[in-house]
Amino acid sequence: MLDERKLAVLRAIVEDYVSTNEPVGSKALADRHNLKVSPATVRNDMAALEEEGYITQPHTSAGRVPTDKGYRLFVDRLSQVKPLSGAERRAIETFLAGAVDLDDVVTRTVRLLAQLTRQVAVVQYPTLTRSTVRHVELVPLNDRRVMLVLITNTGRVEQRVIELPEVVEEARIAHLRAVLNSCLDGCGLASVPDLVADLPERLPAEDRPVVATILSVLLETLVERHDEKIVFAGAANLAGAGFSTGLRDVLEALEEQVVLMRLLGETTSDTPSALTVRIGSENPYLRGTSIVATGYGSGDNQLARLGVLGPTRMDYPVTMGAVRAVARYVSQILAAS
Amino acid sequence: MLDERKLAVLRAIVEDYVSTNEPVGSKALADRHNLKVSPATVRNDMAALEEEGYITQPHTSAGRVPTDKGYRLFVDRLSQVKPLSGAERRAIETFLAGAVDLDDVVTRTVRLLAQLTRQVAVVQYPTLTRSTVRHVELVPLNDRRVMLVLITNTGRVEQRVIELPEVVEEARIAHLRAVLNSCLDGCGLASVPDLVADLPERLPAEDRPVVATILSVLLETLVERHDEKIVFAGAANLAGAGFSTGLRDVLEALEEQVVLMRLLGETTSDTPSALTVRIGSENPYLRGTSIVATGYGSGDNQLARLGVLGPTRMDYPVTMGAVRAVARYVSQILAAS
DNA sequence: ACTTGGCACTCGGGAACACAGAGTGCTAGA
DNA sequence: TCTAGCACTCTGTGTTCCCGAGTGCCAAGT
Repeated sequence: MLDERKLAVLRAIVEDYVSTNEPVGSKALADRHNLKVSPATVRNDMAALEEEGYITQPHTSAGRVPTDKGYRLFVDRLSQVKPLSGAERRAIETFLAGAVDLDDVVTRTVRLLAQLTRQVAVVQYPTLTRSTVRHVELVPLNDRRVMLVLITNTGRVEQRVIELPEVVEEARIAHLRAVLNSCLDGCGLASVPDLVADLPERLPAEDRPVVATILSVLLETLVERHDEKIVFAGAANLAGAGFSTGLRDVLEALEEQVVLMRLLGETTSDTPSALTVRIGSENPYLRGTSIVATGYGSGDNQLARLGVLGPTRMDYPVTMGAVRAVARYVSQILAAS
Repeated sequence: MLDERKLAVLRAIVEDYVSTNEPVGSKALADRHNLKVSPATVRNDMAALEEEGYITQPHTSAGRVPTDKGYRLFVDRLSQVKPLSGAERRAIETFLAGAVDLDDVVTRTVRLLAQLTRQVAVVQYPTLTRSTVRHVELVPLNDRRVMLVLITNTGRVEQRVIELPEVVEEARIAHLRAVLNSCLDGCGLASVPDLVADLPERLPAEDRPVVATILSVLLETLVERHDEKIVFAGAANLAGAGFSTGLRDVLEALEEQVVLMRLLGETTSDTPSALTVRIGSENPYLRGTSIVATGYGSGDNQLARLGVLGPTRMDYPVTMGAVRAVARYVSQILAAS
């Protein structure tokens, strides 16, 4: 059914269409790529490919355009990820190495990826779930308020202002801080709720209301930030690349954390570090949009996901190469810090 | 020169054009607004207004469209800020009141403003310059690294990981923290460099390399974050509202902190809390774009600026009302916390 | 059994054209 | 100073026409 040559034709169609943005006809195909056959033969193959649903024609008597199914086959079997050039790799490395903190790493990563792929880049902040507590800090602001600062081993810092139910002098705060730290230091965030469950009971009765308040805020912080922030960059690239219709939808999705999360997420969870490519209608919510994403994080400790979003008609090999490379470098940077 | 009625005509032109997005002709004008004169008279006035450069016609024999100068006159003399409805005010209040920390306040503010105005909202993070140090924290991560956390009275938290030049045990860190705090607590950020200038000399010689490292990072943090982060929301609104050309430029500007800063900033510094309206070509970098901005912050302690960006053809009274209202509420929230 | 050349057919898109309608400027009269 | 009327000038739209790219199919060739 799917001849070797038919596959070659499909590949050629995808490549040509991606680079020219115009439906590609049999003649141009036979010319440009040196398939050593005549246009008529190509036409026959195209008819077969269309029959199978891999390509389609916008209107009778125009060239062919790949369908989502066609792109899928192309990505799965007809292309291979294109590695970056040495210069690009060095540029990535030095650019990411300059980051001063986690925020900076994420910001630089997303911009880098946007620039590299000339598409919209999306990066999810490292999730807290697998992090561990490195330090808990209680900073007295005045006698009724303290600031809770939670520092994790991934360099993430969460802070919250807490209104206390009663006046508490600094010494008690300091004591509570020591208790909390001895209790939580080095523990996984997931285990925090269990660890602090019986804490009030182990303290003098007069401390309990204060501790309860603090703990409730602490737990709240953990849950609320559970599904993490996502940032994007390169929205300007949407304007250029053939997105005229539906641009509004895409922009809306980008600003809607929840939607973005679903687009990026839903990994085939067995191999989170593999490249995920979601093409056109395979995506929830957004049509005409493809997403190339992957997990990042050190080794088997996957922290979060990053990727790019662009028109279905994108250069998959290059995009996949860029996403994979950036994910590797940022994983490396994070592992080192 | 500028008759009372001519001004009324200009006002009517602006209002009609804003609401219909079509060049407005003499007949429609005389009909819709009850200027009690004939179209012919209106035409004469229009000719005069065009002569003065307040309006222009896209091509011969089309209606008139306000020029930047026309909008300027409209904003300065012909319109008054339209206050929000009670329902809107209540919605703002409850929405902003739900914020849990500074980040959250800023995020909510920018979204709120975008939704309210149906344009792109831009909010600058409260600047550090006028803040004071509330607390400095040094958290040992391991024996060669500490995390520096700087907490300001505006609720902002800055953190940095510091690589120490030598192994330092926790007690020394704790001591340094105490020294730093006694030195800086409550001081304005601007005065920090002076205050710590002679600190190394006042400490035992063996501490000096470590202190120097920490201080250099501290100072670096202050300068680097000096001109602050800016966030935006509502980019999707650009797609809808007549921005077809130049959309790419606008999106690029939005992602370029520096440009955005210049667009938002450059206050007539004597009255930072006043509404600033920058129309079309009055803006640097961006044509066809207007910006309505204002400072926010409690009382005379202006913290930063916020505003919206939209097509020159925008509903200035409503937009100005929304910006002013949001600035007031967010100032209030920040003052309370 | 494929491949190839030839041929008739189909459409989309651009050029040419006419036309209605909205809007203007101008002039003469109230 | 305002108003009414009139001739003029555009743009935008609808129509028609035609070119050309591209197709599908058929018959001949290998």
